[in-house]
Amino acid sequence: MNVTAPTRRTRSDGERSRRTILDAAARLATVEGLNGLSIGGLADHIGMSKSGLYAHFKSKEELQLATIETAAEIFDAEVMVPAAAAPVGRARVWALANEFLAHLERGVFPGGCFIASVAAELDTRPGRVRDRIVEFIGSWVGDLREAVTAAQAAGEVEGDEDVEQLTFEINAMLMMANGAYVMDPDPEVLERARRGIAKLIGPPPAR
Amino acid sequence: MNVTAPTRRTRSDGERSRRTILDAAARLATVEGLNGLSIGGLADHIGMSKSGLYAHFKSKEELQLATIETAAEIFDAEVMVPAAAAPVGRARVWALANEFLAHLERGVFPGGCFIASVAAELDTRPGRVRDRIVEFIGSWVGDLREAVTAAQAAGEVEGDEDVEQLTFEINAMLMMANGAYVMDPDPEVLERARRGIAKLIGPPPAR
DNA sequence: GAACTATACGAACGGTCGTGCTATCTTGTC
DNA sequence: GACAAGATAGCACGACCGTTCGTATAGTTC
Repeated sequence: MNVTAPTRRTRSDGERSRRTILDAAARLATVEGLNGLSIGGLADHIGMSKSGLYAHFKSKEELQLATIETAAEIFDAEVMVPAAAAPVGRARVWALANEFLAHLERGVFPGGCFIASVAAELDTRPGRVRDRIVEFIGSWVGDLREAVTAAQAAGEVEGDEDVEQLTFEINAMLMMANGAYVMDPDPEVLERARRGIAKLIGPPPAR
Repeated sequence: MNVTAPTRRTRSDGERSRRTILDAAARLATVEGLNGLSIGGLADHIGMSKSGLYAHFKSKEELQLATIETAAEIFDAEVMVPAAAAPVGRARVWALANEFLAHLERGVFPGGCFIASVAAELDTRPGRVRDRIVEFIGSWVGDLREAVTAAQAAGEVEGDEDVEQLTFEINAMLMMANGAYVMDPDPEVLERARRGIAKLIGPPPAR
């Protein structure tokens, strides 16, 4: 018996459609929310039939989970990858903060930070979607904390300050900037966040 | 012509129902969101018929606006009024922060801070509802800024620090605490916010 | 008690939601 | 070029949405 039938799993156009769908979904979700995002509305938005779109997913929950995954990839490419170019230490922490603020200003997601938009909506509804979001947030905070720890170990940040506390405070500045910037897209609030972070870990290293 | 006709405007039981509806709506909205909150669901929740409930409002938008108004009253009674008991100065700033954190811990709204819950959802959809929310936020930030200004004028807070910046940072701590506490109701995050604020304006005055 | 009216209800409306089923078109493999 | 399978569209479904309507109940004023 042949163990693996020479099955053709996907077709290139299907893969392309799936990407188009999820790319739009990730961006739309920051405006409509993950629940508010409707299959029909999303289909209209990308010029596709509702059933044709739906055929790519087993259920709406699957679509939501896939959307989160896509948003995570976008966030990774737009924020984490560029920030990884900075040398470990205080520069890396600043790179994370600045890349985050820059992706807000660039309007990568029309409703601001994807995590923040979706977290506020799902924080109280248990389920797989919420679990994935919590994990996503944990990963972001974890990366930020790791950068802070390294900066402290390198002696570039006050050594007696609790890392967890410092991470909390830096993240607070970034999240506050996100909320305020979505409400009123004034670059001044991004600058406020930078000033706040400078008070916490010192000014960004000159490059 | 008689200027004021002796019209009977409302009945006491109607007013009571309206209050019951809006009280439940304000609390439910922090979980379901203002859009996610459905007339039928709200009616079920308080054991009333959908049409009976709806008769109190001209449209869903009216219900949403009235809900915001009620939430503002609750917030005022639970946070602003108690905080107003503290003497003007740094003590007042700390009272605002602590009363805010305490109302989170008390679970006044099941989904955390009403402003934060609803703002994240409506920040991108223009309309009367959004306008009212923005106004609500402005009022909160204004009160906080006023308290900071007074504290600075009294010489109880560093005088060379920009008030707007300081308000931004304090508010960031409180909002971050809200988001984190809703995700994971661990009082530790409230303490983190307090520590963060202490770094900004100094420790709370002993009482 | 009569007249009036605020309040509440049940039923129904047009619309949209998520979700299946089925047919047609398109693509990749032989 | 045939053939199988993936991709898309059309259609229909039950449930729920906000909203309206007619009507029964009950509080207020005379």
